[in-house]
Amino acid sequence: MVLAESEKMIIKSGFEGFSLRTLSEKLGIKPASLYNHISGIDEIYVMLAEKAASMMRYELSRAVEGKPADEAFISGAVAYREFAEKNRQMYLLLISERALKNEDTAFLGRHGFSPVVDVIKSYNLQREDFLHFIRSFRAFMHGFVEITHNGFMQRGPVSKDETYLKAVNEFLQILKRNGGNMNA
Amino acid sequence: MVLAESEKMIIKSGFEGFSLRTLSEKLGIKPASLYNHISGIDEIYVMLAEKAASMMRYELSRAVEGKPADEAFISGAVAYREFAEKNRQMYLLLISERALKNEDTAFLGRHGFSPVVDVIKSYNLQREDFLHFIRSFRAFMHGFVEITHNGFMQRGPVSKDETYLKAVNEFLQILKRNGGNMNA
DNA sequence: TGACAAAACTAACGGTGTTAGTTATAATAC
DNA sequence: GTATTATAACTAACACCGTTAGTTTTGTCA
Repeated sequence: MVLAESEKMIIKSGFEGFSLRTLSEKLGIKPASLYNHISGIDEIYVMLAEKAASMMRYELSRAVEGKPADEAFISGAVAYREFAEKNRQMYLLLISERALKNEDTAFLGRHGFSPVVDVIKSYNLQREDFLHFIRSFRAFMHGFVEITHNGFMQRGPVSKDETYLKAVNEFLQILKRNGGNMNA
Repeated sequence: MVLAESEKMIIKSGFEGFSLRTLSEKLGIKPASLYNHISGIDEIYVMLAEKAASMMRYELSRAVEGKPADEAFISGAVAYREFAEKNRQMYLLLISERALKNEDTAFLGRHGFSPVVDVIKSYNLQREDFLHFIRSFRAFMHGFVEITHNGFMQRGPVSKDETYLKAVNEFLQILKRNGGNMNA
């Protein structure tokens, strides 16, 4: 109940108005009573971050499954951004330092992201090229989400979506160029 | 004095231990006395963010000036990442929501980033291609800095620096491919 | 020296997470 | 059905946070 209500509040109003005070009020108990269910506010953040990773993993899987590689790659990239924007608060938990003070942030991120990784693996890059590619691509996607969220890319005759799709396609070209798929 | 001491504290120990309490202690005055010099803690963050933008702009200018375009592009990209890592706290001010609640974050970011923008302009892309490129490239660089900072890219036989240089070079190829420079 | 502005002070408010110690409630065992 | 025990609520307090109002000290300039 504590976790469900926390998620509800955070999704609805963000982290601004969320505190153990406001949470306990919503639950009809006193703040101190929360400590019968949780070890502290950080536990809430960590558990929600884990849920966020699962959600993202699910969305990316759905976007990718049953599609040929190129299509899956693009679809996965689009789904990543869509997840981040439609679930801004959950995505924040996944990347901000709120939940990740003592946790293995890389692990959570990797878990949620893995469906796209699998698609990229199917291109059979050399191990080193694969690492370079996955790092760069993930950096781009995350950076794009963050930068667009802060009012960047508002002006100008081209939309963010166009930019995103175009860039994803460039990454795809690099992937295909370096891949060993077509020689097999 | 207030601003200088704030910067010193934040650079030394991050935002964790920084507060009007600790700041006033360092200055040998009471917290309330700070309000004779500043309107609140947000003003400190905003002013430091402005300084961060100037610093970044200076570093990028220095990295770029007097170099041929290709070299300047790579040098600028490297300088961006170096600035972000060597001045983590200042970079955070520039992109986090700490200083940017009511400010035009895009403006500050653009100001610091503009030397690299100028280099990219010199390739004479079409206006739309230019927008696509600058957005994607900035997203990549920012994302890379953020992702590497959280323990990503630790494992594996290739270093982050290799990955970064390789990706920057790929962007450069795209830039040259789309550019009208060589036809002039 | 008197006037005035600048910068310090005290005291308080409402907010945050958290802890210790205590009481009520619910479930289990005899 | 009563005694035991774990669960989950409570009150009270602590240490921190930014901020405000009102007051006093400090310094400067005429």
